[in-house]
Amino acid sequence: MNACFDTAFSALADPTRRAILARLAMGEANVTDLALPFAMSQPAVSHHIRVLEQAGLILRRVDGTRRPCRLAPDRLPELEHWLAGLRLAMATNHDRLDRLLSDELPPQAKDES
Amino acid sequence: MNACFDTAFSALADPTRRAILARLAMGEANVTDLALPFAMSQPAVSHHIRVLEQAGLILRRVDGTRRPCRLAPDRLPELEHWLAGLRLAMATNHDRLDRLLSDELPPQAKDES
DNA sequence: TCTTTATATAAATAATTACTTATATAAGGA
DNA sequence: TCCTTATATAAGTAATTATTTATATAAAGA
Repeated sequence: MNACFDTAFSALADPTRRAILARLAMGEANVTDLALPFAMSQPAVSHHIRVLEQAGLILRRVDGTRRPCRLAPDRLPELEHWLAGLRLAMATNHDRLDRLLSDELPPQAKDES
Repeated sequence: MNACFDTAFSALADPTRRAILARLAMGEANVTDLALPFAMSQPAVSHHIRVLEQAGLILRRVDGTRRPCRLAPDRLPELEHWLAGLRLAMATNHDRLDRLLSDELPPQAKDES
């Protein structure tokens, strides 16, 4: 259930894989296209692509000998949502603390802490 | 420059560390508090905390022998922003492709591909 | 059919990571 | 001062990861 965050964040932790995702954000591309910008062997790129696929970040289809990749639509929003939840909870608590310590409250409210 | 995403996403890839962040979203906590829920040695938790700190996800202060931790305010929005950029580019390109292939366009527009 | 292109798989290796237990440091309280 | 609490550091180890080269598969085109 929660394990998809493990693989997704782990996949995002690698700069080569983030570059691959950035390329795919511009549109579909096959393995050879994706490998071109990198000083890295083809099997290494194929491996990165597999990691991204297993993380649910990309999808592939079959086109003859090609395996065109594209971004998967669902995973990125899930990750964003998780980060946003954390950020909002943090902001809420900071606000609460700020109000608690703030001069804008009457003195007896501050003494309740 | 881009390396902060490496360490931040890598830090987020571990479920123990995400649980620590979720706890810190509720407010400041010291190392012993954070270690309590986990069936894990104290040095292991200290290590996770250090990883989170080096990733810029948390901040610490000194309070006697305690080292209270809290969420760092800046890193989470940066990560969200990166993910959102990818998601928006993907959506833009999907829209473009959809329009290109759509019956809503006049036939000669489709033939231009 | 033969050759080329696109990609995957396998085997080997080096580097990194997540733990453990044991021990050190350093502040707090009796 | 002595004991306890809070945390860090060190050493050791098992598991995982990123990479390479070599080779396999399978479709495309001549």
